[in-house]
Amino acid sequence: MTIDQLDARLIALLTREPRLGVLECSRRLGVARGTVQARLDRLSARGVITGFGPDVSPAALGYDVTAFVTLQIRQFGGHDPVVDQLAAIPEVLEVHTITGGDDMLCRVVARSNADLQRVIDVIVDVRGVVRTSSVIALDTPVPYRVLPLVADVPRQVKS
Amino acid sequence: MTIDQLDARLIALLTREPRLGVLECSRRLGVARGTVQARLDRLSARGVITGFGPDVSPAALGYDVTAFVTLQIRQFGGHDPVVDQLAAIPEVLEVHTITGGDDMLCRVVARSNADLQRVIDVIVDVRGVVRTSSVIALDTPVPYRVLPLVADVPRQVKS
DNA sequence: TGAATTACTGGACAATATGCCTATTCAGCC
DNA sequence: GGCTGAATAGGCATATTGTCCAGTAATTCA
Repeated sequence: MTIDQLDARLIALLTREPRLGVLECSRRLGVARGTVQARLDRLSARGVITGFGPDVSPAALGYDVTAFVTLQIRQFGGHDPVVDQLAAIPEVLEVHTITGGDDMLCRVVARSNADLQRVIDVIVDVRGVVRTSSVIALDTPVPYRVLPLVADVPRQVKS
Repeated sequence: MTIDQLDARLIALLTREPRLGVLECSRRLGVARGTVQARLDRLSARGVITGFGPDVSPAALGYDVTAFVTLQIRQFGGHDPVVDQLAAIPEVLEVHTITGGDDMLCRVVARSNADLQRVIDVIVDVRGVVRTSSVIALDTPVPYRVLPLVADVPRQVKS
């Protein structure tokens, strides 16, 4: 899976100004409209672009506290039942299974530190969870981004 | 900051089918077009919706390995210079400063385990970084999502 | 209670974008 | 040389956008 410079420029453009239409993109990039259309279709079909969902800020909704919670789970019973229960908690935004001493890593949000305690209590109550450990994200100097990765394409191209 | 049911339904709709236009949204939601337009403007203005960027999958680009790297940094010198250097690494997708024994948590991606070693080496070379510790995300049973949080709005509404 | 403010509706308009099509050119490749 | 995939430039009917407006609830406030 590799993308070329035009793909990269298209993604970068749409990242900067996401509500642009196909026609406007083609003008900005200096290519034909059909090309942009074809590129977008191809990128979506290949799974490079998975969607154009609205990016919602939990903070703007009052969820000011972000934390990472690692879990140890009971050895028997497997991961799945635990995952299902975690997935049912709205404040759990993301769950990974991980290497190392712990078994899972969750990103959670809460309305305050006190609220975080409540959320953690809910997680601890999940059947199969043996132990949890949390760190609070005080600040996020680099918010999630993929652009540099995309912009890095030149390296993958022969030219 | 609170949103009402219509906002929540609108966000949910756009999350499911992101390329819908304003007109189509208004039809689906059974409200006037102007209402949808006004709601979207308001949600954007309030920062609840921060954008409609294309969601790019690092995995589809060949970055199959995701890891979380925690850093301890030198006490003097501050966080900023370290953050700047980390931000310059494309494979570093996210950086948080955190509570606990470590100082920062980074999400990084790489093309393989061997490539991850390379990326970690780059991070270790960052001036100010004293020590790192990594865990690899083996699987992501719950990918990042905000929808449940948004759908939870009923709780915030008097009705 | 009455007045003011705000949000939603339903409609209009010109300007623009979309989806879909075709013919042609250009590049790399067996 | 002949093939294929990709890009271009253009055309066309339809749908959508941005931007107005007037009328109508619903809320807030004095």
